[in-house]
Amino acid sequence: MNFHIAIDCVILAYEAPSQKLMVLVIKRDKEPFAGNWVLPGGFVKNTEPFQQTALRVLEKETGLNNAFLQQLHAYSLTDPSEENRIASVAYYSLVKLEDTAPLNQSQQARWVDLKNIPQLAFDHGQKVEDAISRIKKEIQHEPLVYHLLPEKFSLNNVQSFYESLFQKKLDNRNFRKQLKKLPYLEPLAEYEQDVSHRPAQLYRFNQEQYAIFHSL
Amino acid sequence: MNFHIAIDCVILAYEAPSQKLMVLVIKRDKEPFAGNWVLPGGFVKNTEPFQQTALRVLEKETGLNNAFLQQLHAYSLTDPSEENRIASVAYYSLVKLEDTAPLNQSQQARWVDLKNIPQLAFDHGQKVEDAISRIKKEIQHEPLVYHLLPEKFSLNNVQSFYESLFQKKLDNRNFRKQLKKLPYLEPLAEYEQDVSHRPAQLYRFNQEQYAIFHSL
DNA sequence: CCAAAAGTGTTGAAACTACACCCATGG
DNA sequence: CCATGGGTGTAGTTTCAACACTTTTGG
Repeated sequence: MNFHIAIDCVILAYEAPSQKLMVLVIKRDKEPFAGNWVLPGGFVKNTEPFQQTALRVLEKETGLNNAFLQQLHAYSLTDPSEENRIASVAYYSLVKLEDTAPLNQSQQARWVDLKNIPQLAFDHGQKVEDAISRIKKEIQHEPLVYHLLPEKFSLNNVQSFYESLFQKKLDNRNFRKQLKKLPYLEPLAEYEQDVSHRPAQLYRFNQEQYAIFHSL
Repeated sequence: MNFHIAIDCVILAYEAPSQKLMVLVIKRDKEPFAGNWVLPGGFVKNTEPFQQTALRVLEKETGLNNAFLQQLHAYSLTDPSEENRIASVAYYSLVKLEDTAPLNQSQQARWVDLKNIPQLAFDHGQKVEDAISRIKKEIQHEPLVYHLLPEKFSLNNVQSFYESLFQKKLDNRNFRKQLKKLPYLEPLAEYEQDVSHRPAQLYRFNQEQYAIFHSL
């Protein structure tokens, strides 16, 4: 049995001011499902590894070539009636909104709020769900947040992100205490600007410190 | 680009008396790599879902049709020079040794100790490593041990398993205290037999209690 | 001086670590 | 009675949860 293998990407970003977690969708221009919203994707070409196909898709849609990207799952279904069946390997990517190129208008690409996703064609709705539930697990052990937050962020940005993801309120004092214990959160001598209240101190994720901390 | 998709299975079992974690390997009878040790596997047929191919492989090798089975990862490589390229989706399975059928001798199937695996062809060595590292992660949150232990087991069986997996000694009193807190470990009025020392009390994993506990 | 979000400490409860001896069985 | 592994409790330390007020800034 011969397959074509499509790579679908669940590309996620977080908009700190509005506290919205968003996924990138595009309007499909081919049949089947022309005119429907789908995840960005593409077919595996020649002998390229899956990850490379995913990187191509990611770069095409966001301009990024170094974002966090992980395999999610291989899906066999798609339409089992077709002669040359299409399997699909999904990836998920976490990107900083500030680093992305403007969206491709001809494709009608859009960031949509996770709480308000349009109907997606194929099994793409399932893939988004799977990606979120994977991230909820992984984030317990891996510092995934920092891929989504801007380079410089406040401790409350981190908290707000967790609150959006898990849809529950966290205790501000206890949350900060935990973050302050992390040796890889580097406090900067910089503060939020243009806010009409006390400006928050900014922090940065320190990759080197994390590597040391993590290897213990 | 057309692919054949092979499913490879990392089938793991634990032999409680010898405290060995083992993986099932078979001697390959086709070229390339005829005569080498490989993981059991097979090609995806017609329109069957990947999981079903994996179930077929698992049943063929062990006689089991209801063991724990999860997708591990999709691997693109294999030999990129081939015209019709072979991709592979690996699964891992955890089985109770007592439930498995005798091994297929014509295939020269063998349980080999993880600490002493022969050279495996293709990227199968990598797949075994990936499976183990996945299990080490998952077992922190999921009750995977109970798929590997016999139906009735002692608390020290559980401890020994963790010690083999993580290759480090654990404190017996503290470990037992933790297990005793789990509402889904059901103590039985039964004891080890034919041992020349104080026989250990046996326990059983209670699926219903776990479902309740887990949903909280 | 008002509004709005940032920032800060303490206390009681629970969980975790370290650690040494007696028990039940078979031979 | 010996050897072997099964089984138990306590004390000190650390982590976690709950909780309310003051600070800084812009308007």
